[in-house]
Formats: sequence, C-alpha cells, structure tokens
Amino acid sequence: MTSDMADQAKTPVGFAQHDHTQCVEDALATATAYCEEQGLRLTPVRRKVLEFLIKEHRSLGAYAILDLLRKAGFNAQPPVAYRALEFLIKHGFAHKIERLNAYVACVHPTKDHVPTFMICRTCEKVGEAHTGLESTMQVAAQASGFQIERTVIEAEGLCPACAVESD
Amino acid sequence: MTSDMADQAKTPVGFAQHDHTQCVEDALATATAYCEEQGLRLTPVRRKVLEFLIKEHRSLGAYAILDLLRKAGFNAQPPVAYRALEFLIKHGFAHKIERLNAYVACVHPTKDHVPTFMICRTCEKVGEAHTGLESTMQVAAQASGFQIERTVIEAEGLCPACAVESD
DNA sequence: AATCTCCATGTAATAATATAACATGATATA
DNA sequence: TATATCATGTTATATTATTACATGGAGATT
Repeated sequence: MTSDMADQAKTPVGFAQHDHTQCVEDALATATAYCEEQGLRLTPVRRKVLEFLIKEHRSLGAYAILDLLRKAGFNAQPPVAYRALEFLIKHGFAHKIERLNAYVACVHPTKDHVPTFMICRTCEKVGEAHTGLESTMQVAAQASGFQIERTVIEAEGLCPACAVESD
Repeated sequence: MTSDMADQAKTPVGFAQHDHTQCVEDALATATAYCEEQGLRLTPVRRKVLEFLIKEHRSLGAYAILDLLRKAGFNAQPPVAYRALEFLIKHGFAHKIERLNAYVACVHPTKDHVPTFMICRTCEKVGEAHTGLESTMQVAAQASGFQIERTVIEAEGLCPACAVESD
C-alpha cells in the first residue's frame, strides 16, 4: 500500500478541508480530458450534471438534479437526468448511493475502484474512502463459490463536524 | 474467531443445502419465543410477513409482500406491509437490501450484527454472510473522525449454482 | 364493567424514484 | 449525400414509499 492510499483511507474526500473551486475545476478538466481521449461525448447535459455533482460534496437525488437542469435552462424530463447519470456512472465519473437513492461525483474518476461511502445523517455530506475491504469480501465469497461482480459499501453516521456539534 | 463464525463466513446461508422446512419452522419458533420474552407483539400480519420472507431465500419487494398478504386474505394497503417490515427490521428479524429496495429474513435473528449480503443477479437468491468487515470500516472511519451508526455491505454477482450454469 | 391509554391496523391520497416506448435530432463516417 | 449511430425530447406509466387521519383491540386503572 502506498502512503498516498493510506492518506485516502484516513481522509475521505468531502470532509477534509480543501480548495473547493480548484477541486471543481480539476474534476471537470479531468473528465473533459478523459472523454476526449476515450472518444466519449461529454455533452452539455452530461457536463452540467457532472458539474452539479462536483459542486456538492453531498449526494443529489435524480429529481434535484432535474430541477437544477431546469433552472439552468434545460427544460428536462426525468429520462434526461437518468440518462446523464447512467453515462457518468458507467464511465466512472459518479456513483449511486444505494442507501439514499441518490448520486455523487466520484472523487478520483476514471480509476477502477470500490468506493466506501461515509454518509452524514445530519449535514448529508458524503465522503468517499478506499478501504480495500473488497479483497476481504472476495475471499469470503470465493470460499462459498460466489462470484462478486459489484460491491456496495456504505456507512451512515455522523461526520467529524456534526459529531462535534452533537456532543 | 470461533470455528462457528468461520463456517458462517464460508457458507452464506441461502446458497447452502439445508432442510428448509425445518429452517422455516425454527425461524418462526425463534421469533415467537423472542417476542414473548421481550413483550413484543408478533401480530398476525407481522408473523405472516416474516413467514413469507423466511420461506424464500430471496428478497421480496414491499409490493410483492403486499400481494402475498392479499392472497392470504389480509386486504391490505401499502402502509400495512411497510409497517410490518419496519417492525421486523427494528427487532432484527429482517433486513432491507438497499441495492434492490427489497427485504429478506435475517438468518440468525435477535443477534446484533452487520450482515454482508451476496445477491445473485440471475436467480435472485440472497445469502447472508458475516465477514467482520465492519471492524475494518470502524478503523478507517475513526481515523477521519467519522462515527458509523449503520453499515450497508452488499455484493452482487453469481451464486455458486448460477456460476456453474453460465460456464 | 366502564373507561382510558397505548399500540396496531384500515384506508385514502399522494410523494418520490425510476423506466418504457417511441419520435426527433445531431454527429461521424462511408 | 446517404446512412448508421448515438443522444435527446416527450409522453406516459411503473415502482417504491410516506403522510395523515380514522378505526379497532388488548391490557391497565378506576
């Protein structure tokens, strides 16, 4: 394990302090470059949805995204939002939080990984960590002959800031 | 770790062969006894819903349960099913599978635990294993100051039987 | 026994999340 | 330009879940 990975496990992005403007720009730039390189079409709707997600470190429901799209002038119906999300998820720019039926931007898109989400029940921020738990799961699964194709790992509780407040 | 726990990790209940009639009876008896002991009311609807869940080693959606209730003569509306499920989950007799928005009976009710679900995408059976992953998550969470209150761990893929078929 | 309280259930209405199906439009390439 | 492919527009509807309020039933208190 590199020290960089250890850092990630310790500080789920989203709770840590950081230059958020930069964070948003970087993520959009990365996505743009990656799509260019892969011949993927980061169309206006898709880009806009990604932007909405990156701007928050919270998850957004599909209909919240739809509202934002409308406010941005995209006179959109549900399938528009769902299709954009489908694209973003498929190519690793976003994840679905199953516990919330909602969506978040991925903190390090384009890399294949199994995210562990930490969902704050108070401020609704969502942090993405990488704990390597999936390898343990693989071991357990293989022992019983189960072939894992996708893994959902989500923890719900209090983020550092909200935990302090509730003392 | 006891050898009993190791066995559980290796054979998620649901995929292993077993005497299912006995399995159902035992589970209902355990639930009945536990409710008696705790002063909980395992009413007809609640008991029936638990029975439906135990009979399957698959998850059932709330509306599937509702249909079964109706067929069993319970002329029921959605809140009836959701309230029964709420009771069963609260007291450890059932779990919600977030990935599927569906519900399964717990394989060893009344014990506090963090289940790991293995969901077969073909036959839809759901196995419940216990991998101890939550302690690893606790460590990762504590390092960043996050307080975990609830954990969702679900893997989706092919169960042993379906994996063989798809070869 | 009457009444009270608590919990559970019955019922109607609606909210929130998601998809199906088909028409139209845009882009790239032969 | 023709054509194939992918993306979007649009309507309708499916699926999952909750709110709100009325009714009922069992045990405790008087």
